Amino acid sequence: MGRGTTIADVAALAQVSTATVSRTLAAPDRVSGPTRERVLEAVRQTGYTPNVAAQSLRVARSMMVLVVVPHQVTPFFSDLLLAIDRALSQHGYGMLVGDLTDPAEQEPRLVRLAAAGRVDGLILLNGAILRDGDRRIDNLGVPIVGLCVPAGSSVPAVLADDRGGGAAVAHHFLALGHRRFGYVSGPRGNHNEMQRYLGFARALRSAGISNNAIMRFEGDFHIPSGACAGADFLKVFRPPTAVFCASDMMAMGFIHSVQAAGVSIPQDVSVAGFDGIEIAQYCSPSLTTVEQPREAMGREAARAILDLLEAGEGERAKASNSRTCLGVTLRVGASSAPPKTDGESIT
Amino acid sequence: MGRGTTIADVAALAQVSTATVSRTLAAPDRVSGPTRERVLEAVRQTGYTPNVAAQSLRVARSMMVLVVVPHQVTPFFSDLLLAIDRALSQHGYGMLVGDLTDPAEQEPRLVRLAAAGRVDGLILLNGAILRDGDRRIDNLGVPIVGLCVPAGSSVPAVLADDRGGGAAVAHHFLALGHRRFGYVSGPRGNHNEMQRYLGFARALRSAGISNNAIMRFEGDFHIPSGACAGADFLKVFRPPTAVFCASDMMAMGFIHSVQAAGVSIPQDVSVAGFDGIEIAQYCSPSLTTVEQPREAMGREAARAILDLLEAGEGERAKASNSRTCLGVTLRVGASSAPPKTDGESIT
DNA sequence: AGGCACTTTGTAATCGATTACATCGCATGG
DNA sequence: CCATGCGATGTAATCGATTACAAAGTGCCT
Repeated sequence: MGRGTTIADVAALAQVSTATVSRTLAAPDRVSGPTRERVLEAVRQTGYTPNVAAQSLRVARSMMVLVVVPHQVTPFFSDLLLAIDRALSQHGYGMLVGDLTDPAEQEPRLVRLAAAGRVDGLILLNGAILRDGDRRIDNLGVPIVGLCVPAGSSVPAVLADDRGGGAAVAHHFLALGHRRFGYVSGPRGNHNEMQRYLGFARALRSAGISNNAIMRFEGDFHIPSGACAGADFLKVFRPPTAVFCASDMMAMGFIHSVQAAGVSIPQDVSVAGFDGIEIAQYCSPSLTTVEQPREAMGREAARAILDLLEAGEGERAKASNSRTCLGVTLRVGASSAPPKTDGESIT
Repeated sequence: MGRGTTIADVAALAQVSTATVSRTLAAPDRVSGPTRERVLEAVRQTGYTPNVAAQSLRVARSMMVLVVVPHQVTPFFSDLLLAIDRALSQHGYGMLVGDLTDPAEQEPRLVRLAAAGRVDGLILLNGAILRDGDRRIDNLGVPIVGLCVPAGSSVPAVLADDRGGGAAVAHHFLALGHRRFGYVSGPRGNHNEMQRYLGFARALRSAGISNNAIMRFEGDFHIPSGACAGADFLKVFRPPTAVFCASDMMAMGFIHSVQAAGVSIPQDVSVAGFDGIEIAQYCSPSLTTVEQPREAMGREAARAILDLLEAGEGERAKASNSRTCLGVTLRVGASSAPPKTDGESIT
């Protein structure tokens, strides 16, 4: 039972029409007290659950949101996903997760999902898709919200205060007495990484440190790239005493590879990351990092897409350029400390 | 366009009936060549995509699989999820992800999803749900596959060779010369953790080491519990020289907390984990661990559920007790080494 | 030439809900 | 006492596809 019982079964049992059953469930105050009781009792007895396909077909809504994730899902993203799922499910929506990174797959799948009416809205955790296919996605006809991706022409976004986080790291390093800095970047063109760098670099400049002096290492947010950056770091002559990595994962990779070469953290180099994933607290040494409010970010993104879904077409336009920016917090760990002596380099 | 065009539009454009359009798409060889061309051209021009809700309603299939994940998603699980998604989407199925750990939410949501015909099948990554609600879930009427979850009465399962992995760790430790062992457990009653322990303990017994001598620390697979185990470890008088943690996350927590107390890994203690998550390679020291074939496991679970879905009711019963067991590989890192001297304890 | 089998296409019922519109009864006011 | 209006309920159209069945066309065999 449960599966297979239709609204007609309930109607028969309660001796009313299907219309009344439907109304009882959708707008209980539009049916009289006694009838309502009878119907609800019948629902209970049969274990009736409305068939979603039929509902969707009729009202042209799938009660489903697609979350597009990057190919590689870091702990940071899984936290976001869980938060989104919780928020969506509270409002009766389901979360469909898709890795649409493969460009060849991208469009067909998006179309199959969105155009086929399988999802009512999109949450993008993946800027790459927007950049490349902005207009295609926009024309899909379903509302979109970017989470951690910049608002495109018409895509509302939920962002963390990347710039502020970068600045916080800079101030922390400066307060410790550092004067020579390194930066391990995110993937080229990534919005978050640029903002983090910007915040970091500006704060340093305000303190009289030329941005040209910031030694840059290329990364892509993932661990191996952090390790590569570490390897590069080992090769430079007068290395920085403090390195800001644009993600925790890279910071971990970086630390791992320089430690393997005998460099000690934070005595020889201070390192800071970005994200605040749980695991970063448990590295050795525990990571100084900027914590992004992942739960709140997920919740906000869900709220944003739900607002768009509930809103009529008219109001939708108005909301489209909104940006929600959430604050971040510097969490000082054991990976940062004052520089050893005045600027004596390791190697 | 795309959204909003129905099969009737296509039919009109191609000057055929809707039946022919449907057939062209579902069984191209059942329509003549010229007609097929006309229809396909019309499909292309209109950008038609079949409405999934209508399809589902008619054929009583949602082309959607629900994956039930634990409340806390570790990197190990995200890897599985991505693998499952890839495999499912290749067959036109979508993946719905749900954290159904909250027992109060569990049943209502499961019913809303499964009984409402929103999903055709379940993949469980979460044994807790089975244990507690075995019969309820079974009665939902949708096929279920356990991944990393023991086959219940009638649930086919895909498992990794936990026992073999445990044994591999034991042999590795023994080969290094260790004689005093510790074990950091998973959550009470967890199937994987028991198997891992069993493999570990049996292999040690074969080598003449009493299982009573294995010092046990309680954990729950997650990082903080590993750190607690580490704290407990520090308190014991003659501590083990080699510790097997039932998950990589716990191993990281363990290492972190003993290192903080000045214990060095692997000089003072060797540590091994289980899972083979990427990040474990980048700890300091890199973790010796048992790698589970996550991609293959996800793929197999997807295959299993798809088989069940394609199979008629009749064949379904036959397949129901199947277990697929995938091999694991020991990956030796820098966290294990021969014991310092013969059994001199630290502290 | 007529009948049979087969291929190709169309007609219309169907899935299970929602909802506009119709209907009925009853109370209220003129 | 009848008209009016409102609340409660029922009737039936509708969403967009699939598919059983019917019909029409073609070729082949006797």
